[in-house]
Amino acid sequence: MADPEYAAFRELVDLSMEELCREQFRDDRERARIKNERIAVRNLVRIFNAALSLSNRKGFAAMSLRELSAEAGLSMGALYNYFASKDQLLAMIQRQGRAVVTRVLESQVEAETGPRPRLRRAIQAHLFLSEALQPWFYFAYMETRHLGRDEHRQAMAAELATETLFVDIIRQGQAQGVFLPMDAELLAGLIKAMLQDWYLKRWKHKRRGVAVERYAALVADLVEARLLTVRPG
Amino acid sequence: MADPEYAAFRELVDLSMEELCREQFRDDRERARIKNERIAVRNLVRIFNAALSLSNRKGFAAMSLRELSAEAGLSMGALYNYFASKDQLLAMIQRQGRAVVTRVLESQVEAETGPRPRLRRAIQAHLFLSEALQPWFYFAYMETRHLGRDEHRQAMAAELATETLFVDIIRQGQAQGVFLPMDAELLAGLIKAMLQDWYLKRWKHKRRGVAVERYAALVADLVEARLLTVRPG
DNA sequence: GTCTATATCTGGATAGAC
DNA sequence: GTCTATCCAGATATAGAC
Repeated sequence: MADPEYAAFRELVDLSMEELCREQFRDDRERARIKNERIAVRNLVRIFNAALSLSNRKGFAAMSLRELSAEAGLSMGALYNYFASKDQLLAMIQRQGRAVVTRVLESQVEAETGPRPRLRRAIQAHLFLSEALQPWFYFAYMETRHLGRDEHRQAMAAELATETLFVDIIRQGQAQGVFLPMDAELLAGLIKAMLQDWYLKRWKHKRRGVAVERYAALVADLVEARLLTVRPG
Repeated sequence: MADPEYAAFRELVDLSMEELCREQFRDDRERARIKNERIAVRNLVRIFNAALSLSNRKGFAAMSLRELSAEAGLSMGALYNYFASKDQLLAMIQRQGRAVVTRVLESQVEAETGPRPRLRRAIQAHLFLSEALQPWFYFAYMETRHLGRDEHRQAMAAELATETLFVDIIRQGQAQGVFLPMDAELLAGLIKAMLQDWYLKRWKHKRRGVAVERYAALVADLVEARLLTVRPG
């Protein structure tokens, strides 16, 4: 369990879009205009999937609600039972994904104790998660700037929270004398950048035939080389 | 000259938008509807700057040509003397920037010989360049997917070309026994990811008060730790 | 070279039948 | 709950005066 494969991870946490949409439905059941959960969830799944697919091809702004209605298999009128405006749809998707990501990441890190396994686990969990929810991660990254002021703030806060997770692990390791001293905040930033590249530049990694497990090991090794300065071999 | 400051670099290569626009004008002087260079360049500068500024706030798709005309200080009609369609404007900006970036990067790397200084110089040059042309780099990254098929191909090719620059340096160092063996392509990819973060997540670095020189040193140190496994201090 | 005015279309959003 | 039909604001692009 110290180094779970991606397949195992994917079963561990239920990451289906359906689960994500069911949460969305339950979160504001009162305000929702559709009362039947089965129907509401089924349609939310269609809408979210269609929105992610179209947006990731052409951008959220360029996606028309007519296209969305066609891809989701619902009429324009029906769509508006699930969100009040295009902007609200954007915010809904962002918020719901963030909740899932935060929850899973934190639980994964807690599963380890020592600084070294914790760091590796955090890196791996982030990559596995972004692999399982790739369309959402890409969407969240590219469309953050189109959020309203408040939602935008929350997105930045979430990004910083993720980094803090890494910062804490690094500082813990430094306090214990396991890791060498260096600016933990900056290193965490670099780690985040490498993790983001995994879902932002998918075509490149696919083209090179790099699997997610290998990428995880690569990043972890690079970071450990700096923090431990082990000699290879 | 081994480790030039950003200020020096900025003087070294002329990176003004004006220079970039003058090239644009000369490149298709025949087809251009405006014949007077002074006027054409002045207006191209206004248009490009306005387009970058607006696009980077709200996205190219969400930027209307009315806004562009207001920000650039030209009427809608006048705009269409400088490009044939909104899509073409997008392609123009992308292409012109790419040309400048490629040229500068390659000349910078050639200025050094040994693998270690070369690697450091390449990292630094990329960061300095993206600092000097920050709006363009951000724009190029975020809007690549909105390009037509051919232009999109060229953008990906340019990205790979930049990485090849790093790959070659790493392989050179490995061949000389200066760098430890490892997959050069993958490491180059990680380097690129860290370099991109500099202009993609500007708010974060600003907030932390990290200057470009410091960031360059940080990335270079991390990479060297892996390739050299030097002991600090 | 630049402007104003306008043709033409497509977008988000809603009303009301079923 | 879902659909069709429609409103109208705002988009790109162009024509023609100056």
